[in-house]
Amino acid sequence: MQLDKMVAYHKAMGDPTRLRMLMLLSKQERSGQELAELLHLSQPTITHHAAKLREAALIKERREKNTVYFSLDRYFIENGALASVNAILNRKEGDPMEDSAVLTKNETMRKSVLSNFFAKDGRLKQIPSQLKKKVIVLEYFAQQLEPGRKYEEKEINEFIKRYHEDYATLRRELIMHQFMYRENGIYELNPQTMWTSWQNLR
Amino acid sequence: MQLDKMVAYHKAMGDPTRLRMLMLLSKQERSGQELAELLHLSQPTITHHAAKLREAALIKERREKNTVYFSLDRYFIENGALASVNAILNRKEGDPMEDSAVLTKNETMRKSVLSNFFAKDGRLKQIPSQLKKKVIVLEYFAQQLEPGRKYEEKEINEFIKRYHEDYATLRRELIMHQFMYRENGIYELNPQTMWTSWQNLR
DNA sequence: CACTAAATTAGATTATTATCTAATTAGATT
DNA sequence: AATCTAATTAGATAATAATCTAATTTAGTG
Repeated sequence: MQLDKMVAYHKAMGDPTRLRMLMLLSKQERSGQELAELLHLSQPTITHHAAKLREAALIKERREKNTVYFSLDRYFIENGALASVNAILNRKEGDPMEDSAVLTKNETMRKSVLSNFFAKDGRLKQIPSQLKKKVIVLEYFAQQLEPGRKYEEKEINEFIKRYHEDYATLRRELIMHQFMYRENGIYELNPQTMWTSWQNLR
Repeated sequence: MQLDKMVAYHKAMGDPTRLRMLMLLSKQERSGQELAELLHLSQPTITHHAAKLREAALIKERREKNTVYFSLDRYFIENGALASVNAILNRKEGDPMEDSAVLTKNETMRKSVLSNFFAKDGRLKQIPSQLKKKVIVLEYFAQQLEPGRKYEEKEINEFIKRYHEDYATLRRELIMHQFMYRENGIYELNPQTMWTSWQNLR
């Protein structure tokens, strides 16, 4: 990671208001107004901080009518921290997937699948055909999504396209393996099954 | 971790000069003058930045004659990042040892030993008697020390006392298991054997 | 098209901070 | 005591950045 990216990451996090915003967003997505209210600040101030957080890629935004909803980009929050620590302690900078695994359950399998199927730039090289491996990849996607949030089909497609062009297949697989469920066009994470389906395969 | 500690941590890291200082220190300890020279800055500026880094506990200092040598506090650098990420993503804040394991080799054994033998406050509850476990603990200590740096016996004692009162035993064990070597009163990490001795026990 | 609700942009103010030079202190050595 | 070296403190300056109010823009709805 380059120095200025690291600086931007830590500057973004080095402010109490922005940290509070991130903590609020970790529970659920929020509109600008809600944040202003909860933090006792004006809307322009929220816009200001949101811009900093966006520059450091720590949040994502979606617009619904004229309301903008903010949510965390969990991957970049986690990865920024790890990449910085690695850069400073000059450890070998593993591929992104490898680094992102601050997972408490430490599955060799999981790590090797992720680092084999994802490229350095973070994209999925191919969809694994072996069931066990495919589920690991699907679970990885599910982890990037926000529990409790409702997604439009279009949003899901765009999310998946960040990783792989065949969004239709992957979207269907997410449903089939019960990482998500769909109700008249609206998608939502299925929190319970997220872990269990994977556990059963071990 | 409290909010203001998190802010201090990220503010300390959110400056290019300070990041450069940390990166320099990761290779070896440095005096204030050396840092000023290497970074093309005045000595007072270094003092200023050192103060910020010290407040966030990211560096340690030792005085020799009238020269002050700075070095990294690797533990707090790593732990600050992880504790912040955990606080934001509101994961369970595991005990410090558990958190500090951004290890690439993912040994269930290792993690469970560390989290069983270290208390929440980071201190060693007791010295494991079983060889395999003892070596894991010793390796953990060795990782906190700086490769290439020469330590006085007094310094080693003080370092160990942060974790456990019986510094004499632990210091002897570090030598016996070849994590460190001693040459007329001066202690130094033994970089080669650090990993290998542990590998052999698996 | 007029109106509304939310967000953003502009501009001003105030507080923080990075950096320097000059003065002082700390810790030896002669 | 006088001197030397490294570090710190004091004080000044210039750049950043947090926050506000007022004006503008965006995306609707009646």
